[in-house]
Amino acid sequence: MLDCASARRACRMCEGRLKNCRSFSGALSMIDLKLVQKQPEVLAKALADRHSDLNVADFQTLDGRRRALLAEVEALKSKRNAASAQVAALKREKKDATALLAELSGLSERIKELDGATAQAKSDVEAWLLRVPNIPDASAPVGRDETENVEVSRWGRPRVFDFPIREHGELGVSLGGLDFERAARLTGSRFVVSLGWAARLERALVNFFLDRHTRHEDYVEVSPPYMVNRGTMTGTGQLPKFEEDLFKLRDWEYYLIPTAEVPLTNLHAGDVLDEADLPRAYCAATPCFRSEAGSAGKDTRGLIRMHQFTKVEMVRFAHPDDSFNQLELMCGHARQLLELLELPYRVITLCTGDMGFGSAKTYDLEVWLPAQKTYREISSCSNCVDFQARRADIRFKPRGGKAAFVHTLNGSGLPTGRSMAAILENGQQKDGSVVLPKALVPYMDGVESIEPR
RNA sequence: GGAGGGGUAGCGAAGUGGCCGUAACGCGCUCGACUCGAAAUCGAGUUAUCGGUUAACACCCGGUACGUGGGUUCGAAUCCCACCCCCUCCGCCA
Repeated sequence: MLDCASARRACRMCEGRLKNCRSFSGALSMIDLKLVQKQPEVLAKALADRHSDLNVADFQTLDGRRRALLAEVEALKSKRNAASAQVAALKREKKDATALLAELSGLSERIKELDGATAQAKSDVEAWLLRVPNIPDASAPVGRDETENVEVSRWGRPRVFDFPIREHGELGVSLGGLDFERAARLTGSRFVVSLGWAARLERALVNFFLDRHTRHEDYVEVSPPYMVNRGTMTGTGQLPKFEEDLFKLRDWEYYLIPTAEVPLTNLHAGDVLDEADLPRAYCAATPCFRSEAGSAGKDTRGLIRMHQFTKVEMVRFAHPDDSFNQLELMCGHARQLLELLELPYRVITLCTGDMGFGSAKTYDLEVWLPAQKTYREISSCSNCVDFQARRADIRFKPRGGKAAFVHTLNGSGLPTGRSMAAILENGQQKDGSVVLPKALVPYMDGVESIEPR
């Protein structure tokens, strides 16, 4: 079912270098090179809107140098090719070619030098381009940070409690399901051990989410590798810029996935899909590993910010003309899960300053956490348009037309930890028990509530 | 870990130093013929990318690409070295 271009796939395995085989063959495919060259103001605006510190003038310097070197070396190569053809002609006619050969003697050496300089110049341009974030879609609100995100809608009404409410971590511990202390002993901070009902609830959530995606929607369930190579991480945009956010194996160029988006989107790296195959949808439940560099002191209690958590992820490959429809569709899939779990939430559109690196437009779903008296992110649904498709070389071929980049989308649907947090806090009762959402009861062998010990 | 085979256009596949990369041949796709229409058949066409040029991803000129990197050579898909991936067999471990 997943027919892949093995040749291109193999190329991507030459890890660890920006100068990989695709770039060496001439393709500079991150942000659209032509766009940057011909409409630098578009990129400049995008960078400004994102508050990026990259400067388009730096690109122009690097690219100018690359082009100048290229022109020089190509002229020499042209000369060499013409002369070589003459040599061939002379030899065929059994004539003497030594004079010509002598003339060419130094040429290849000079070309080799220039080739080296050109390759360096190209990889400089590439390194710059690889750090350029995606250009926000026009419908993404311009803004500085999370305070300028735009609320789209709300669903459900936060419950009014007539007793002192507890936060989910404390509830989970006191009900005997969560053990942060043992996890800290086993590993360290930002890990948790789930026991009994909590472990069961996590499995129930995974199964419930996957069942919805595969039985009611069009997602194909996948069980991907949890560690991937450098090329794969680069394809979805985690590398080269966000290395510090990732866990990396010590003796291998392998990284633990921070989200199943990485293996799922790269499932089609190097492929040319049939236009009729679009849209294509995959989902997977995987652990996600994040170093949470730079978030010291944030969300130190509870399940909100872990080094390891389980998440069901949705990924869609879409036709460029259809991708924003697909974003609405996929976002709807995530919303429906929250509605079935009877959890109040709101939808916000992220502003340009708060969007992820690869996204052109992102909706966040924020679930109501009564103990924090606030909405907290539980799902993020993004349309990356052709950004990842360029980096990972994922194309489709229209009937009779030229291959073009697909659009990729990804969305959480949903993480188990934050879901459990919301279920515990929203479902808590005065007697210390927690009433589970009806939709989960069949997945919990009929258990309707978690009772205090 | 050992031995062998393989990686060439959207797919399959031929091609062992220049006349073979707009890459034989087949499939697919596009257009046309035939047909009331379709199938079948027949005919024609169909690589990507970079630079220059340009209003232009139109033409034209040039460069590059046969898994990746390097070497030999005036010239490499072809010869040499290293590495990656796939397949088969053996060993080892489940």
